[in-house]
Amino acid sequence: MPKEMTDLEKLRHSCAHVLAAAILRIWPEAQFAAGPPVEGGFYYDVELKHRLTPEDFPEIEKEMGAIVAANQQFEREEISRDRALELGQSGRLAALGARPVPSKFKIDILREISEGEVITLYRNGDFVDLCAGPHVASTGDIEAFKLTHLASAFYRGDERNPQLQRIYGTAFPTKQEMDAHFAMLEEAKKRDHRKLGKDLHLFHIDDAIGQGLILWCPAGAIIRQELQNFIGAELRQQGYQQVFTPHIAKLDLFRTSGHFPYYAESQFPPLVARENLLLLANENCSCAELANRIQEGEIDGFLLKPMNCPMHIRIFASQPRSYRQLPLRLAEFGTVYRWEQSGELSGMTRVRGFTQDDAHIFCSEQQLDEEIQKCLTLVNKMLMTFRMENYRVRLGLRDPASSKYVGTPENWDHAEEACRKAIQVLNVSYTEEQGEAAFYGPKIDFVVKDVLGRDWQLGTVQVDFNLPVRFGLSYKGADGKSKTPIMVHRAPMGSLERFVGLLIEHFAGNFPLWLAPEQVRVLPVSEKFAEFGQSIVDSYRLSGIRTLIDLSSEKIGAKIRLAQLEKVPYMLIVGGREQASGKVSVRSRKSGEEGTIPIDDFQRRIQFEIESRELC
RNA sequence: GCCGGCAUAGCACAGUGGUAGUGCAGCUGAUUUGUAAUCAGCAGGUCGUCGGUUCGAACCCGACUGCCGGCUCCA
Repeated sequence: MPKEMTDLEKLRHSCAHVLAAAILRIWPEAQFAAGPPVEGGFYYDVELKHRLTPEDFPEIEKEMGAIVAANQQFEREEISRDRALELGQSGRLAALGARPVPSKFKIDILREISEGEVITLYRNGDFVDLCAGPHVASTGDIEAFKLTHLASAFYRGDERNPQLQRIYGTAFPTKQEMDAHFAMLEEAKKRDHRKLGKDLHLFHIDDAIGQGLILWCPAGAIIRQELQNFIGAELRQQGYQQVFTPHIAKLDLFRTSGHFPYYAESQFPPLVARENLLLLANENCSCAELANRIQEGEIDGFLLKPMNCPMHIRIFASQPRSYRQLPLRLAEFGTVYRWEQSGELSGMTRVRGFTQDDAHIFCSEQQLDEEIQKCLTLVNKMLMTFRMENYRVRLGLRDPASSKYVGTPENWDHAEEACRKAIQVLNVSYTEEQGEAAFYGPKIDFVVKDVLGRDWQLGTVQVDFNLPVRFGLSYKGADGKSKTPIMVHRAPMGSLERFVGLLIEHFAGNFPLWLAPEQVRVLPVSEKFAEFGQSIVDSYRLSGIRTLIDLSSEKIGAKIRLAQLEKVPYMLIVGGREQASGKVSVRSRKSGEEGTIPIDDFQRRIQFEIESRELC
């Protein structure tokens, strides 16, 4: 179906055709699948015996350059389905001419085009492709292009299908724009949280610990602690109650919740008691048999928790509940463990153990709308505090075709409607996406982009009519009857690991004062003023300002440079003049020299800046 | 998990078959400094791991581990 394309997308999509034509000049047997524009460029999926490597790029680019130089017109032609099929059979689609082997992927794509839709070919030079278009007028319009990287992709994104080679490239109307694009990418790489996390010693991932398991170094731990304090204070104001729960629980708990049966493969393997293992070993029980017996519940064990909700549910169930106690809001920075596929792990943004700023709200049906609303407002406020404005809101609905969900269709309808209503009240634009729900209910996700343009889900609010039923939760209503509560699962930041990862990139490591691991560094111009400098450090530390002093024998310029590179928000230069006047010479990370200020005045100023969580 | 690439000192990198190098960081000494790099010296590596080819391997081959880019997945 012809979609609306921007001019840039048209250009890039056209460049994908040029790429395909160039590849065919070198490898005429190449079979092409799809070649769309994407954010930042385009790709084309190709099946080819030759294993492409970046070393092939210059040769391919040379052919592409020849096609661009030839200034071939893009010609559109409407054809019948039969005619298209005929061309496909003779290998003529996505090809420079007839070939002995049919254009199999193109024929398959042709089958997917519904009756009544117009089928079009696009032709440039000898190259003919089945394509909805649109395209630029001619190949000569592509002034600047470059192949960027290789990847692999399953045909139609299904791992049962053949794996194709995906060649990525980009194109621009002018060379200058392309240069700017690559310069921007270089800048983005400098903000990458994996690089900054290492440079600034925020976190560490250690082979001896395990993939996807984060060690928070002291500097990173400060940032995390400040975030927890921030969220914690908000929650106290809003009537949440703090709880703590263990990292593991009996398998049966997660059988009841549905986590273990439905998502066994995305959890760390269960822990089985030693005596049970010995018993089974004596029976010569195979691993497969063991797994089976665990699955069937014949052997009990423990599971690292993949979610906190069952724990909070058991706290709810630990005493008789009355409607007077609702809404009951239980909050915890709860650490959960999930067995993510190794190829998916990435820095702090995709990990196997992470801590959610989690809470579960147990409420009545009448309270539901308001509770969702409050959660959304909280997420919103949190994002605004960091001025993370570049987010989108996604309403994740169930996929009617899938069986991975628990609960009745009526409950699902009810929950989905409640979410939709709440977002509409919030008055933000959102998209509804089928198949994005949690297994127990629909969710409203706040999705932000990282520096490289990849989407990450942060905050989430989820409505759940199902787990309370599975756990048989109840409370006594005002009418004396027993009722089932509704649950709201919510995490404004999502996971602290992912959130901090994105925060590092958002601020490029230049954290606002309240988050900065080191807030102030005192730089004596010589060791004669070490004692004076230390007295400032002592005084600032007493008021909780994170302050260090640089007592190295470097010259002041070198000390400044180091502090600047370490992204310390404020440098206080002290020498004879300051000592005599009881002042400090302030230099800020952001704007350089700020002049001299009495020691106590500056202290008050930064205390205010910290308390108000001012952004830099 | 799948496809491809990569792996040399804490970090950034050089080293295409003949006993491993540069810069920064580190340590020691000298210097005591006024707003983004003071000088000198020292130390630091089983070249990711294991196996193979070779008289000889950082370098060639294989397996494994980890990382990077994608794909699939993401309760």
